[in-house]
Amino acid sequence: MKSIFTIGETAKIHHISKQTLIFYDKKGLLKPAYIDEENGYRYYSLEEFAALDVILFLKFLGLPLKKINSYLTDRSAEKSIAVLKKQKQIVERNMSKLKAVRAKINSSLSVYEDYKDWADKKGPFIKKRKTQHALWLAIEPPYGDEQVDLSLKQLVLFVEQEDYLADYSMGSIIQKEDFLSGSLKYTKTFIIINKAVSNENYLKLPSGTYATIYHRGPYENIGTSYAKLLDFINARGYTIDGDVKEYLIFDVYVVKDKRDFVTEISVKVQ
Amino acid sequence: MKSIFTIGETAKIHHISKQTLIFYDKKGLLKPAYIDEENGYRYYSLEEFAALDVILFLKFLGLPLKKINSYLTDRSAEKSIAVLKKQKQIVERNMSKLKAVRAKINSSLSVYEDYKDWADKKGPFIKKRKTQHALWLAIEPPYGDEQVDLSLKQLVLFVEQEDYLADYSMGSIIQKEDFLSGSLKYTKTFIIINKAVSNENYLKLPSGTYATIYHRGPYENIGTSYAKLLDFINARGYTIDGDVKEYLIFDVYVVKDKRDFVTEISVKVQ
DNA sequence: GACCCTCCCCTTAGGGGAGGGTC
DNA sequence: GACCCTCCCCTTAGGGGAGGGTC
Repeated sequence: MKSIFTIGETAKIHHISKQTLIFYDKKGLLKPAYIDEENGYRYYSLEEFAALDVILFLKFLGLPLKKINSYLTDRSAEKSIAVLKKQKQIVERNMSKLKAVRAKINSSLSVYEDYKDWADKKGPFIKKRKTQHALWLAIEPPYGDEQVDLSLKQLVLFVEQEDYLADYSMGSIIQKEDFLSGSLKYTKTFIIINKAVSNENYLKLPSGTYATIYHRGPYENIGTSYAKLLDFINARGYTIDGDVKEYLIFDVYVVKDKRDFVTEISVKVQ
Repeated sequence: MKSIFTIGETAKIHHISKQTLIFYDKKGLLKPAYIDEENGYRYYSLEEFAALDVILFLKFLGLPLKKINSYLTDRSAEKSIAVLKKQKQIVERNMSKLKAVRAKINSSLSVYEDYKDWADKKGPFIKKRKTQHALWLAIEPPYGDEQVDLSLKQLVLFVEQEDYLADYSMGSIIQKEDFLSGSLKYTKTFIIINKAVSNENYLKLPSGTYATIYHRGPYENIGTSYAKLLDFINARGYTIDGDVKEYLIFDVYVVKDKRDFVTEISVKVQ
């Protein structure tokens, strides 16, 4: 290894591009050891290599170039420690954010994976459910789509604010009596949250056996799936234990074509 | 909650700025439900809220707007799952990078913290050291600063390439005989690495008792610190066990003024 | 032939106004 | 008075050339 290097050599050794070095030169972050006055060629020596090491290390830590520059021009042991400690905090914060992102991805994926396990079921079937926590909101008459959307939006806003959003699992509720009488009256919406909370709108979805059907296609036809589910429950001699929940699995968030919508209808039975 | 919203209301509800909504409008990412033809005012409805939720969720996952746009215009269950899985990978990769950054920050900080514990020591003292792993490189005559810098640079490049850089702890070595005769001949450089490796230049720094002195100030005067260390060893009747290592604690990377340099000189004794 | 130079335009995701009209 | 509009300029850290000279 010699002790004077062209811009190309310097770039290669440090695994950066020539443009980067030109850019650092312009910004005053790293000037070459000397510039050939004839042709403007930049030449670097070991002294610049040391500075470049510092720059690349701090860049690796996530420091913006301006801060690197101010550190370089006025560095001290105290500053160095301060920079490291501050970047450590930033790293920790980014780590927590990434963990939250990962958690959301995983819970969204698990909703889809769960659906896949049952995707071949054309008709109603029995499904075991674990306990889930939810918040509910009453729907105003006339209990139409507009009202359902509005209250779902309010639920999402509320749980995002309170930071206990689980996985964007949500849906609407038809009361047992309405279900039995064949009426599709949505009186409540709900959203799954990640823990039990002390809120008057808290709703515990108990573990147990659920009669379930996946409705595939537009909402307009959902009545037929409700009818099939009721027939299934009656034929098997089950007793209904609670209101009927309708979960959005593949909704407007996920698929574009209404024919690809998937809605899960589920009610606890004994 | 009503069902038609101005840009300001929409922004507030979703914790974003008005500019962001104007920007999304321009980019075709999210058009308002309608625009007042008279004055150009933008109005949003629940449908746009749903789309905005998707946008903000995907943005939270780290997706660039272009990909969000292409997802929105052509979404499906498969695409949704594919996006989630891909973002999961990216998240995992970012997590590992952050872990590496954190590890480097911590080991750099620990070097400084360790120095702080002994910073009040003006003269030589005894220090216990744990086992450390290093790579060494021979220095060519005339064993000057230039040669030392060159070989340190080569060590850094090599260990960065092999990805077993520990904490940028490095320095140079004076052989026992030269130390005893008062000669400051640096025949090797070394760099601490994070594990033992099978390389002919691997050097194990054994745990044990080390006679140590911190030299503060420019390198030019380092001879006096070596002399003090030798006097200390002789006065206490220790036997020297191995070569002398000189560690850069606060060097040109950390402090600007040569008078603030700190170098640790350490040799194993019995 | 490989290397270096100086322009110059382009990218992401908006932020911050100025200047003027509107609920 | 608070809100909305359309420009228009600015930011980070370079990437990708074009056009021309150099080791």
